Amino acid sequence: MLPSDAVPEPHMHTILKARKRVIEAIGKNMDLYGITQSVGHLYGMLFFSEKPMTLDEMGKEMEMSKTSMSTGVRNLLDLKMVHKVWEKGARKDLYEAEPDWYQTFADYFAIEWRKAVEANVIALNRSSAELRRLQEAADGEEATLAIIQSDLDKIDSALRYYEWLNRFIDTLESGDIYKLVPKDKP
Amino acid sequence: MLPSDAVPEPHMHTILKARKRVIEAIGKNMDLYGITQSVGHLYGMLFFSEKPMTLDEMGKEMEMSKTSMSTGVRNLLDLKMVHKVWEKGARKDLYEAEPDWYQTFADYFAIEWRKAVEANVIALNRSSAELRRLQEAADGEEATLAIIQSDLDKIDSALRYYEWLNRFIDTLESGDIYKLVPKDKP
DNA sequence: AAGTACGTTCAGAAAAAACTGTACGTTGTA
DNA sequence: TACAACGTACAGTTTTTTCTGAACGTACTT
Repeated sequence: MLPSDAVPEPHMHTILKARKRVIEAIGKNMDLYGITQSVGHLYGMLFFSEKPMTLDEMGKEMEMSKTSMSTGVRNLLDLKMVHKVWEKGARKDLYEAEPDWYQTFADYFAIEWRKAVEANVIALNRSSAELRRLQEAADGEEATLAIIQSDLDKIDSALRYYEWLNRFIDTLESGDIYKLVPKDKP
Repeated sequence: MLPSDAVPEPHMHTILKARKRVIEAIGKNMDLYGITQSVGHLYGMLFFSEKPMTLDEMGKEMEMSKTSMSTGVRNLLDLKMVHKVWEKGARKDLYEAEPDWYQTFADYFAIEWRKAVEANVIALNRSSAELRRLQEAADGEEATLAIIQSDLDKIDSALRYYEWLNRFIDTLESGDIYKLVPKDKP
């Protein structure tokens, strides 16, 4: 909180209640980003904090151990949902929430979805190669060739989809997505 | 498998190995859709199955209980990743994987992300209203008003983002997304 | 109408994940 | 150089989630 000493207690109470509602909603739905409710809650706290926070401050406010804050913040850092803030001569590390949610959304795809696509494409390509090799070896065996062809079709279709997904993520990263879906309501 | 009797054992072995690699890759990354590795594995199995499968068949192939298959299939049904197939006079329920991954992707957002947006918007609007009410009550209190304004700005910015996200999901549902990112590589 | 096969509910067991406190290495300070 | 404060690794505990088998209700078959 800012100069909260100057804010009458009942007013501060209302403000905190308003924040709490939003923070809890965020925490509850942050599993879409693959993070725990606690960590989502932590993000929400940082989002409303006026100043960057230290691990100790977070632990106090969340009523949780500093260890948990440390790992929680690392999760959020990995997703670029929080940033480390450099403050001259500060002993403790300071963190703040990324306020741009469009950016957070794009980063999530660039980080997590891209990773999954990579892994799946590798597997698909390997299996595709194996099946094409088997295709040669099974020359003339109708039943075998039919199954191979069916599997290859599925693999090809999956590869085309991932190729599309990669291009889609590109538009998130480049910002081209806003050409189709403008930030400002049309 | 199709008429797998007609396929020589070593060939079938290669085919199953090729499938297994892909199925495991899928299972491993399906947590992006908020489902377990097991359930992802189940989806992968259905994806490669030539014919729709029953719960018993799934349980046998996954070496897991029918109960788990039942709940797993329900998860996949909820996400529309699997469909129930109606076969005339069939005693058991039959399920098949949705083969169109573009559709699966769009459905996931239409179902899960839309739900999260709804919930968060409700919370944001409630808190916004409360804070605007407090704004009136705190007339003249500089420190209080400063905090309220800061929170309201954050809330407004979040609401604008969710409004955008809803429009984005619309383009997935309508297929307009393919105007920006064509399915066929340009 | 009785019997059988099916999918699901439910309670408990097993497995996985989150959380904590202690201990350690590092860095800045006296 | 010794000291103090910080962040994190690690092992153990608690909590949550997943998985299973038995029991139940339903619907088809005979």
